[in-house]
Amino acid sequence: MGASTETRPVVTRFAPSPTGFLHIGGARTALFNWLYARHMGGKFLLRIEDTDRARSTQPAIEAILDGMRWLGLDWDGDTVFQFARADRHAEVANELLAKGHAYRCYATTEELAELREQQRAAKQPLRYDGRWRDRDPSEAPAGAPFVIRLKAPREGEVTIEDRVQGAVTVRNSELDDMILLRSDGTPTYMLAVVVDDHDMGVTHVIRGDDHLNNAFRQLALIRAMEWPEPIYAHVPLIHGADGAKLSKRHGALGVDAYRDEMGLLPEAVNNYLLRLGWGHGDAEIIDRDQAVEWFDLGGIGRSPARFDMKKLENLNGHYMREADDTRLADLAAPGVAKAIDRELTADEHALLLRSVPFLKVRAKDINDLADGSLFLFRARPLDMDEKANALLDEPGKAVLAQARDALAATSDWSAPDLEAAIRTVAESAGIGLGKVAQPLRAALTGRTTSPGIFDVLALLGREESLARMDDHI
RNA sequence: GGCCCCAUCGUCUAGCGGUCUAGGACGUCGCCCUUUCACGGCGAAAACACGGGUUCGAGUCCCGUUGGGGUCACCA
Repeated sequence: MGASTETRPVVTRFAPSPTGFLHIGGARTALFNWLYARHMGGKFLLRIEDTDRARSTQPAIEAILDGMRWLGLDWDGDTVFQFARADRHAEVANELLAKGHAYRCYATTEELAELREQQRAAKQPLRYDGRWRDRDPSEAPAGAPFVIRLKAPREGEVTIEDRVQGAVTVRNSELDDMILLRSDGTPTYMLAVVVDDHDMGVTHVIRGDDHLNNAFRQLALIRAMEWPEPIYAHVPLIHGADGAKLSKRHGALGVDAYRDEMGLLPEAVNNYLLRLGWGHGDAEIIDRDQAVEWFDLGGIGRSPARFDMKKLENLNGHYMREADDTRLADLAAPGVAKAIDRELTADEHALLLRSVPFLKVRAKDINDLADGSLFLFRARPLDMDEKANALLDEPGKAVLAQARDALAATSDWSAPDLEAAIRTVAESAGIGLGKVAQPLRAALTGRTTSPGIFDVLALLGREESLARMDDHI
């Protein structure tokens, strides 16, 4: 079993159920599967577990695929839709029935609820008692609905050599006979995953450790079918900053929110997710190629990790600085357009692009970048924020006037010339450069923080710069 | 509650019996650089949950306690 699986080409899969967006935990599971497949030169498959017809939606499917593409987690082959394979699932259930590894159970939902209630009251473990396990089919109520249950072993124990959790053993007496086929003939998740993983040739099942308990039941099914056993790797779940299970409050948002609302870069999200629960020595900044080269299951930690937005932001800032200017300008443009309530002209877009080198070093995300560029596109007279206004008091205006004249006299409106002119103003007035630069910055941008003042001047151009200064003199 | 898993700075982690007076990163706090904000540089505070073992020697192995987490559906 283990040996033969070990030597087969690696096939991993990501199998989300389309009942909502691709959340951050799912994204990490997908990333680990992708990374392991690429590292091993194997295949990474995608299967949509849409057997729950009531909760599965098309928008959710779109959101998941969209999120995967954004993160660059390309999958091999066609996307498999589980619901379309219902007939095959039923076929396996019936095969199990024929072989005596499964049986029909006629217990009603109410009957089962009552059983659970009794067990709860008696402080007994909650599980199906196997009341139809050994009954003769002739005792079945004619025409009554039934489910098909797996006839799981009741004696002994099962040990899974999990690549993350290590050896985990559970007694078979702890497990009950799970339902394979519902009374309406549709397959349950337990049956569907096992059949699909087998048919798709999945060799490594890497998933959240909320599935660890399921692995034992699934193994019973695999053994009943005498199929090769996959290698399991159950990854600890991601927790919120407060240590509780990640919920909507913490950041279990769709990855689209990380992109659209937080303005993060996919390479930063990938790097962060990789380091969350996985490490390679002291390495922190790990790009895609490096990750593929280094990734291993053994490096995954066994304890749940807390989600830390601050670290993600820091990482994003790093990737912002490294990112291509054209790409950043394109990403920031929509946000700028929204803020100024109109589309950017071609010239303005070019201006935005020219400003990116100065803006990106001080932006931790795309929102910061867009926000920082706004002064370039706002109409005169500029709205001034409080601190900027305070800089333009009488003394400030006097300095601004001197600066204006010195600037107006420059022959070449370039950063070096502009700097020389302003430094001369400061020196002749016997004041520090900051005393000149700050009022100037206020007049030019309406704020107290911005890229270097000479770069701002150069970006704005002679006419616009002088006009903005004149607005305050 | 039964079963399963986990436990190093606030957070993510390095550590796979001796090189640990426990390393890195984020965050925090100083200082430097400096026209602002960032970036960058330097430095500081900050952890092996507790108790027993095993061993010449334990953060590293074993047991227990405590504390977290997961799971117990005709959901996935």
